[in-house]
Amino acid sequence: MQTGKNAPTMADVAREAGVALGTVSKVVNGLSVGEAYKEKVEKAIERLGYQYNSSGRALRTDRTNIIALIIPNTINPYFALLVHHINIALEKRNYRMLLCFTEYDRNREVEFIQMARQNRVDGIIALTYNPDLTIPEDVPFVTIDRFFSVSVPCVAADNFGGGWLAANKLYELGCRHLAFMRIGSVLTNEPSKRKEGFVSACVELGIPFEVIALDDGTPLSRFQDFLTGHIHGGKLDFDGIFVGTDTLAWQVITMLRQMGINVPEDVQLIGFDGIRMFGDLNPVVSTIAQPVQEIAEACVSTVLSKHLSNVPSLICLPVKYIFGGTTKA
Amino acid sequence: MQTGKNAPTMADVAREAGVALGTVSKVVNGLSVGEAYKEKVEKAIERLGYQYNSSGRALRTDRTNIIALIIPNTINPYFALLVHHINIALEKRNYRMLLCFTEYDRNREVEFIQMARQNRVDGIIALTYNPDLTIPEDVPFVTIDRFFSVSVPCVAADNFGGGWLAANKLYELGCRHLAFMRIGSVLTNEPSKRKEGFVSACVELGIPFEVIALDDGTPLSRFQDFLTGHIHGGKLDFDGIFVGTDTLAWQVITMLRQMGINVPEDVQLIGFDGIRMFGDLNPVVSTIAQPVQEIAEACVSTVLSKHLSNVPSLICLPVKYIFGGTTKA
DNA sequence: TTGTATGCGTTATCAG
DNA sequence: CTGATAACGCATACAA
Repeated sequence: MQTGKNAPTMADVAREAGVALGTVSKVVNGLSVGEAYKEKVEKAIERLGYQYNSSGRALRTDRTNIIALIIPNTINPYFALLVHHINIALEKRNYRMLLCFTEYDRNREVEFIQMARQNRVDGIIALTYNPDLTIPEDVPFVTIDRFFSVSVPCVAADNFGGGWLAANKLYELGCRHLAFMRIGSVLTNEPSKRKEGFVSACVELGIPFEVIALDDGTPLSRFQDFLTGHIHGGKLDFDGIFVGTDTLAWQVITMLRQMGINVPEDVQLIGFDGIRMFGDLNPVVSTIAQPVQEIAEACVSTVLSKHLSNVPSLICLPVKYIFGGTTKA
Repeated sequence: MQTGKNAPTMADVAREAGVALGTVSKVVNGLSVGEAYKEKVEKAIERLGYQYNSSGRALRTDRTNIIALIIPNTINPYFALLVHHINIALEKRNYRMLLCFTEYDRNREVEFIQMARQNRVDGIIALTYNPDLTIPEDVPFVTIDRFFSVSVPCVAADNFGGGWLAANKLYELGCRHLAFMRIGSVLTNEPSKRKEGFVSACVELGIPFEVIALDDGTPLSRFQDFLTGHIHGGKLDFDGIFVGTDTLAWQVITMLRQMGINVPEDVQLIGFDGIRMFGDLNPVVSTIAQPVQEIAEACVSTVLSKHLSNVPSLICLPVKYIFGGTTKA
């Protein structure tokens, strides 16, 4: 029962069982073998505690059954959820996950792609921000939330629809003057469309709205300034806010509380993502929830699909509104 | 620039550079080679876009530079944080992480260990609950929060000290009648000592205390019953609660609110773990924080240490109290 | 059906 | 210091 330095090999098993090496291989891989042989081999495997060596197998077959997932981190609850569901989808198909955290670092994004190729992973799923990222063409590659080209499938929630839904929901709940707040990468990606959907809906509805979109790294106090700048006569100008992410929504709520403005009485608020407290308790805020499980499934089934060529280049999945206490019921 | 089906090999590079295969290997591995040769090889590598094949290397060297991390999930923010820091510690040492989520499933725990061995990982770090888990002896193995035997190093926070600190802190903040609440696996592991530390401190301090410890799977309503059962004259019997985890602490607070009991005015509350909102914002509750980064470092440096034999069998790291709004300042 | 032999890409040994 | 060659563990084409 050794695996470390000198683990038993198929040759050892063959010797122990008194059969040929090829026969052992067949048994291990479930190919048809005479019943008596099969039994002998299985006994020998059991006795020696044989485990196949995946390096040897990979070298021979050019397949590793490993998919690399490149993502900023697992600290952000939305990413944590995504990692979770992608892992489930992979496990179901007997694939392993090689996890790479970029921490939003452009160099790491590049290095991890290189590393994944060195490890001959069978595919890469990536959520990245590097504007100059080059997608290798020789390994199945699927992106999340960011469209590169028609030859690189991108999976994303319906961000435009989500922004539109948020505005309409707020309107439906009685709001007549809205605001959109977000902070994020300067990069134009799928989540950028949240704002477009929101604006489009406001125009459609014919209601006034404000927009503040800060670049990553801007101090949050700018939001504070924005809010205080929109107080007249002790009252906030708007009665509904759509915030780019649940995380930011939470921070905005904290600001509002400190300013003595009540949520949802004075102003209703909708976030985006669908984060839950501790991953599985109640929603943190009222929100437009991403279909994380479907996104994960789409990523995995796409990256593993044999013929990447006839796969859609943009897979856009529906979002839905979820009540989380920051809107009127 | 191919990696997929027929990526360039060292042989290709050698041919392209007009040198021998062995020379290429030396250049790739940074061994000393004549300057002219080195240059020729590097040029050829550049031209062909050569990436070494880690399966070939692993087969030859018996090292993969991969560590398997076995953990329930990444949804729980504490686990997410742990995964995060372990990954950082591994990356610093040029190791990759093969992440295995068990979802608290005993069979998965066993299967993942087997899988890790098939992949010939250089070590395993595991946070498990299976009472019958067999630790393989041929691969460096480090456990978190659970002691198996002196030959299997275990890394954990000072759980006993944490329980003791919680009780003392509550006392210091004016509490004179405490309670301890927890829910968790029936398994006796390091976190079990939180209660022991707490009880020991209460006895030392000479103050009355209650304890409710539920097995995993028990409905949370039992806590509700416990709390209502301890209300007399509209007032809770105790003025300080120590809860086994921050997650549960949050749920207890929700119950208390619904019962019209104010935190921290009527009852102060301390959790355990040190979870922050969205991973990096404010603490969720006042808490005994685990030194996650130190735990991660200890796991990695231990699992990678050449001579596992002379490593301590239990590495116990200090915790600290952090204010999070559920105690008096 | 079972057995044998070859090569996957790499590193390490050893002779030049 | 360089170059040829064997071996790592496995799957498979081919021969028996």
